[in-house]
Amino acid sequence: MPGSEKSVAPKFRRRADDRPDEVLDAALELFADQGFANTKVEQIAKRAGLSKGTVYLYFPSKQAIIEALVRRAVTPVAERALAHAGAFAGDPRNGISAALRQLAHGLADVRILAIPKLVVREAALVPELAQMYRHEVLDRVLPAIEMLIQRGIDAGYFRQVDANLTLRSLIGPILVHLMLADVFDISPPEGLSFDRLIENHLTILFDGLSAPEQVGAP
Amino acid sequence: MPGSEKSVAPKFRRRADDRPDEVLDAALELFADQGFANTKVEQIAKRAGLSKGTVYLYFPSKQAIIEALVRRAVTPVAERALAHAGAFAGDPRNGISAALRQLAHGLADVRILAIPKLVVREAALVPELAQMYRHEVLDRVLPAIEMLIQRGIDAGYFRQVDANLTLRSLIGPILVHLMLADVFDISPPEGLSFDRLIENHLTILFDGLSAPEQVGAP
DNA sequence: TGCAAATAACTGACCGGTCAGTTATTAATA
DNA sequence: TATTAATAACTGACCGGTCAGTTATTTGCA
Repeated sequence: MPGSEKSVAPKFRRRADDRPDEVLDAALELFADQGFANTKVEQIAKRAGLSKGTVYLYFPSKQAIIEALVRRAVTPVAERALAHAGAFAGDPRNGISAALRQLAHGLADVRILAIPKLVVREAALVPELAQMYRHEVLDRVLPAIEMLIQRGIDAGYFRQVDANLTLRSLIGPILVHLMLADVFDISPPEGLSFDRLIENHLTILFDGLSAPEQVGAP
Repeated sequence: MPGSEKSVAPKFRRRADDRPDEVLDAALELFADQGFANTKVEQIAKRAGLSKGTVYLYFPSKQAIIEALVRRAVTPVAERALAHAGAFAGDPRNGISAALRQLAHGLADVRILAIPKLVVREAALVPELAQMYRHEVLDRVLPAIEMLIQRGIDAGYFRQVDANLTLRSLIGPILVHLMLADVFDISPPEGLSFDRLIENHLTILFDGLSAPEQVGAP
């Protein structure tokens, strides 16, 4: 019989400091697979175990929810990424490999990937999202990687390429890999493995696609 | 005085075989910068010089518009792309370079780029879009490029890489380049030039990032 | 301790605006 | 005049946001 135990489920959870987070968690899942416009506030409320009105106790508007969502996810990213990037001395290939692997590893986590996906999808409608993501994530992470490349060039490890453009050659494949799989359901025959992608990519990146001199080219 | 000329602007344009196309043109522009959900049918109508009701003479629903839109844009792509890709014999580097340049050139055109952007944004909501785009474009273009790579490997021009994964290394940078510029307004200091990106990328792709043996590495 | 009074957390019915889709009517053409 | 193209007015569902009221929890006081 339900209710026969004592203190089964507290109806109210007082001093709800963590209510906002619960709302954001619920909203993230819904936004992620329905988009912002198609998610009703009442859905968010229900999934968070609340009523619609209560949501408005914590957030002034629906848009405020998505903004808070991104802000929460995005702020801690910066520190972590930067800390790692700076740590590598010597051959910058190691640093770049590590950075790439870490990036791929992070984005393999659905909960993390959901945020940039959301930002990209809703950027045109809510420019604040793109701005925030750029400021908090991209403007910190990208220059860090670019500096790694530049350092490699200056130290004579790399050829004289444009570091900023090379950055794109570096991270691009991860993006396509994700987009093909996620949006179009296209994976490599052997399955979607980031590790294999990264290793293959690093091979090409550092040593090129062309065969070493001896083999077969005329 | 407006209206003083004779037959200035015909109020009605009868027997409009090209009306559907005009509606699609209008819808594309609006969808592209407001998204599907935020575009009202009446906006589309107004931009096409029509009234809302007339739109429903040609399309049964709003969703039918976006589907027709993508279908129209997507169908002719296949032939063109395939024709070019098959044409290259000899060193497959030429074929790949050409394919990449052509791809980049095409996507530099805003009218063309608008379609995949739209598809990606609305894919979750209207899976038919993603399906159609995949079937008509990706499933034809990607294998063609992959075959180019595989041919290069078999003929001994390229090292023994995974062609399917390498495909991603190949086209990835174009995607990031576009996304950074378009969504986040991040361009290289010297300006968004696809040509420079492609040349830089091809350098790395074929010959690698690492410096040739002599220069500086210990 | 027991018992109000006070307040914090929460609810759900409701309002107003919006918008996809429909229909009654008018204009053009043959 | 008959037919078709086009319109403008209309409808009804839907949804973000509000608010008067309810329920749980805490506080003050005896």
